[in-house]
Amino acid sequence: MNEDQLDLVFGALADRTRRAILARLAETDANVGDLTALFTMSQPAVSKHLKVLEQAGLISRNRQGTMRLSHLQAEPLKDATGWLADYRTYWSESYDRLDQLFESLNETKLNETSEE
Amino acid sequence: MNEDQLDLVFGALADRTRRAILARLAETDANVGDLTALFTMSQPAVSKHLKVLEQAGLISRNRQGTMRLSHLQAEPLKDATGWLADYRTYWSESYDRLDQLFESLNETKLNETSEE
DNA sequence: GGCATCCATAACCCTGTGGTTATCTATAAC
DNA sequence: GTTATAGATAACCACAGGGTTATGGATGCC
Repeated sequence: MNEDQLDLVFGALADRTRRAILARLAETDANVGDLTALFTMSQPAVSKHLKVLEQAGLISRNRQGTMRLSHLQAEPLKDATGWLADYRTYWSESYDRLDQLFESLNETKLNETSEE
Repeated sequence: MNEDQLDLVFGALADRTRRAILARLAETDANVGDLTALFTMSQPAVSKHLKVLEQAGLISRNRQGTMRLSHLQAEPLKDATGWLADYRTYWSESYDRLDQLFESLNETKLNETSEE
């Protein structure tokens, strides 16, 4: 992942509305009306956020009749995590066990995947 | 970590100059002059970036004589990683082995820590 | 075709951001 | 106290970002 992509992804994540949209799309795909109903802002505002997310590669969109469904594309989040993980050795100052976070993450993941 | 903090941290990371500053500080602490020398921009511009990083909790600063040393504070990166990790199940579409990334990360980490 | 619905786009406003130059403050050295 | 150096602050500029309202375009239905 290059610097331009990191700019776009971190920039997209730097807004709580867009993070909330991603959280919603983690449940199911949604159209613009669904997403607008989650917030107190106008539909064009939500459309703008969706454009930012799309340009960051965090969602894809396809027409479904008169609607456009947004679908979560989480791969850039993986890449961003990879970038952040380069600094994990510097978290160590406050952790005896560096693996603590990743271990707990993997445990949670196993639980989740076993539900699928 | 609350939404305000995530705004600040992801916002701070959304600029390649600031990411480069963090990468530099991962090596050693540095003063403003050191950091300014890395870029083609002016010293006040770098000072602004440092203020953004400081407000995000990503660096701390303390006087050392006439200089002010910046020091990497990586804990917010850990929290941001934790947030991103909530989406790791959605990376699975393109990976047979979900653990792949985290395993490779942990292996690298072990190598690094063994060098300390 | 005509109409309704879903959404995008345009135009605008205000504020924030990333940069500049100029200047001020703080510390150290003499 | 004077001077030099490190860095912060102020004032400014251009433009991006997040919001609005108004309007236009695409699709489905009658």
